[in-house]
Amino acid sequence: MTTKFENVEVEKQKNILNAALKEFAEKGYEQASTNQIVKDAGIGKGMLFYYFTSKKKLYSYLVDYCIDILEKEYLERVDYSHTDLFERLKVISKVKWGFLVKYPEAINFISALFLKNPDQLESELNKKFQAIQEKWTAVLYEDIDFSLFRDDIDSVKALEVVQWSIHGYEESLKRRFCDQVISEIDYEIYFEEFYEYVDVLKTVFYK
Amino acid sequence: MTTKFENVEVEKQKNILNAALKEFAEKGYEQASTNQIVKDAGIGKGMLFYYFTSKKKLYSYLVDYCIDILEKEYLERVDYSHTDLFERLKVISKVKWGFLVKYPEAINFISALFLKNPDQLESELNKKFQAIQEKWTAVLYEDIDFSLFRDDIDSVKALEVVQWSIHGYEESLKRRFCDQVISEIDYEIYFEEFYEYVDVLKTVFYK
DNA sequence: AAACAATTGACCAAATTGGTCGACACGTGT
DNA sequence: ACACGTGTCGACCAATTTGGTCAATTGTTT
Repeated sequence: MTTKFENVEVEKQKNILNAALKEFAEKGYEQASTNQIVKDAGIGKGMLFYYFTSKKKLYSYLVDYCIDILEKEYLERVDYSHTDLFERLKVISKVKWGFLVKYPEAINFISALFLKNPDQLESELNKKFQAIQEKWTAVLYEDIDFSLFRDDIDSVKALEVVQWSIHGYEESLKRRFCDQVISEIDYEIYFEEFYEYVDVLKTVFYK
Repeated sequence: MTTKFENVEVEKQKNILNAALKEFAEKGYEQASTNQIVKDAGIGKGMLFYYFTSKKKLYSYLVDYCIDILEKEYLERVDYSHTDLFERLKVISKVKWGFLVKYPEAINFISALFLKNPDQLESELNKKFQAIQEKWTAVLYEDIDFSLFRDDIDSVKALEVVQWSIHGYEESLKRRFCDQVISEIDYEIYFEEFYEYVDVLKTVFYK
C-alpha cells in the first residue's frame, strides 16, 4: 500500500518536497518552519500533517528520499569505463548536472545532512550513509590509472587538489546563477568552460 | 567620548562580541536570537540593550568592528616583498592564522556578510566594502611575477585553481578541528602540511 | 444521496521574539 | 550615615511564531 502522499500528483509532490528540502537545508531541522514550508509549497497547513503527521516524520521522509535518489539517480549512473581520472570527472559532472536539474533542492539538503555529526542517527541509516560514502570514493578511485600522474608529486595530494578545484568551480558557478532557475540555464557553454578547467588540471598533473 | 560598551573589561567585551558574531554568522540577522547571545556571552539580558540599545544597532556595530579588524589586523599586515605567488600565499596564511586565533568568530561573520547581496546597504558601507575588495585582490596580485607560471596554461585559471585549492584545504582543516579551540591547536604541524600542498601547486604550475 | 477522501485555514497552548524596567549591588564623595 | 551614579540582572511585556489539531467544506465514488 502506498502512503497518502505518494498518491498525489507528482507535480504537487515535487512542490512540497522542494519547499521542505529548501527550508531544512537553509535553516537546519530545529529552525526550519513548517509554516514556511506550506506557504512555499502552496498548500494548506493541514495537508502537511495529513501527509507526514509530524515535522520529525517529514524530515525522516526527506532523508530517506534523498539517500534514495542520490544512489539511484547519481551514484549508480556514473560509468566506470574511463580509467583517465579527468575523463571520469567530465562524466561525473554530466551526471551531476542531470541530477541538479531534476532535483534542484536536494543537493543542499544532502550536503547539510552529511556535514552534521552523523554518529547520532539510527544504525539503519548509518549503514546507508557508509554505503554511499564507499560508493562515492569508488566513483573517484575505481579503475583509475594513477600511473598517468607525474611522479614528482604525491598523487593523493593531487587528487585532493583536483577535488577542491572542482568544488571551487561549482561554487563559483552557483554564485553566478544563484537567482536563476537551473533547468533554464544553457548548460552547454558551462560544460565547455568546466572542461577547460579540467584540462588545466590534466595538463599540470599528468606526466 | 567612548561608548559604555568600550569601557567594559576587554575580556567581557570579547565574550559578548564572540557570542554575537557566532549567532549572527550561524543564523543570519533575522533568525539570530538576542536571548541566545546573552546566554552564550554569560550576561544578563538587559546589558546587551544597555550597551547596544537594539538588535539592529548591535549588528551595525559588529559590521563596523569586523571591517575594521579585517583591514587593520589582516589586510594591512600582509607584506608584499615576495613576488613569488606561493611564498606570498605562505605569508598570507601566517597572517590569517594569527587573525583566526585572535578573532575566532569573526571570519564566519565576515564571509556571511560578503556573501549576501551587498547592494542593499548604505553607500558609506558600500565604499568600505569596495576598498576591502580591492585590497584583497591587491594582496593576491600586487607585484606578483606571473612570468614564473608555465606558458601552456592560462594564468588566470591557474590562480583560480590555486585559490580554490587553498580554500579547500582550509575547509578540510576546519572540519578536522571543528570541536577544538583554535588557539590551543599546535599550528606548526599544519603549516608544514599546508606548505606541502602549496609546494605541490608550485611544482605543477611553475615552469 | 450517502459515504468517503482531500483540503483548508482558523485556532490552540506553548515557546520565543526584541525590548523594558524595577530592584539591587557597589563604589565614591559628603 | 546618606545620597548619587553606574552597572547588572532577570522577571516581565506584548507580539509573533511554533508544531500541531479539527470542524467545516469541497470533490470524488459508489
